[in-house]
Amino acid sequence: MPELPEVETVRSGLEKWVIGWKISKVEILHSRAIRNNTTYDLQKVLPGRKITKVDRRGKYMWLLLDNNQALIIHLGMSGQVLLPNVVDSPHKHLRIRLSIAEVEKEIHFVDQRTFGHMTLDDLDGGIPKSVKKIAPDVFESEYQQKAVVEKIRKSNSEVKKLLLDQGVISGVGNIYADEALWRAKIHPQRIGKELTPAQVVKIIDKCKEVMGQAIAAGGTSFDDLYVNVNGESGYFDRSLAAYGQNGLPCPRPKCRGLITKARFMGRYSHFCSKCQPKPA
DNA sequence: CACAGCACCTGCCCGC
DNA sequence: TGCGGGCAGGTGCTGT
Repeated sequence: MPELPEVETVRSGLEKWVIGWKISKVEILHSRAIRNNTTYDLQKVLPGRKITKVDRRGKYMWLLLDNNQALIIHLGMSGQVLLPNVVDSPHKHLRIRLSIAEVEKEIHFVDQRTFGHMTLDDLDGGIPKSVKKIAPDVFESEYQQKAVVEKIRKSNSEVKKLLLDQGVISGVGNIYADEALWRAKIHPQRIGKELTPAQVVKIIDKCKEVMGQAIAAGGTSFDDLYVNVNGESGYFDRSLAAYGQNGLPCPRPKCRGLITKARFMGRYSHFCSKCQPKPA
């Protein structure tokens, strides 16, 4: 569920609190909450480690530790990182608890559907090894626009599939792909190699634009499955033009088209029937 | 290789 | 009121 803007909202919220915190204890309350490590691994390594930085690429974020390893956090569809009042009773779907005895705080990983996880990983050039397989996101200095445009323009795949491919450009999910394509007036099923360079650049610029605006709004919350580290919702849902707007008129002035919801690639897309013309 | 389909989960909402 | 089906912001595996 959370895409780059929601993950960034969590990352920046964490950063304000946890830098310098020393983990004293880790409890794994659900076996699916960790991947590629064991409870033993985490309990052996984490106690005594200080958090030195909170970093992110696309939808992956990680706590950088003072032993030069990273504790990766992926929110999946329903993951949350909360910094609760320790006296309150914990959330029903609490999966991992990190205790910080020195400041009497806890970092809670909460996840209803258990598609999210944490993983302890080694770094390679400042990025966790398992995160290196995804492409940089549009906000990173490592991001190479030219390479992304080339990849899309060489592909026989539908442009929306390419936007969702974290190996092409990371951080974009179903909401912001639909929003960017609406802003660029490109139908999601247009084929990558049939787009002009200017069209591809426009789509990517719109991805960056819409995600930047969503970060400023604290992300998109349809319900309490996405909240920041203080448990508060974001309000970008008010600014959505296409996603979830099926049946409503296209918000573009004088367009008079209807926002349509259609299923392909195993999921739904939302687009304007008029200003995002279907490929031939 | 690309790609479709489905699996992984829980909970909510809708129609009957 | 209850049950079954469909749906949800993501990822990754399988078989063709």
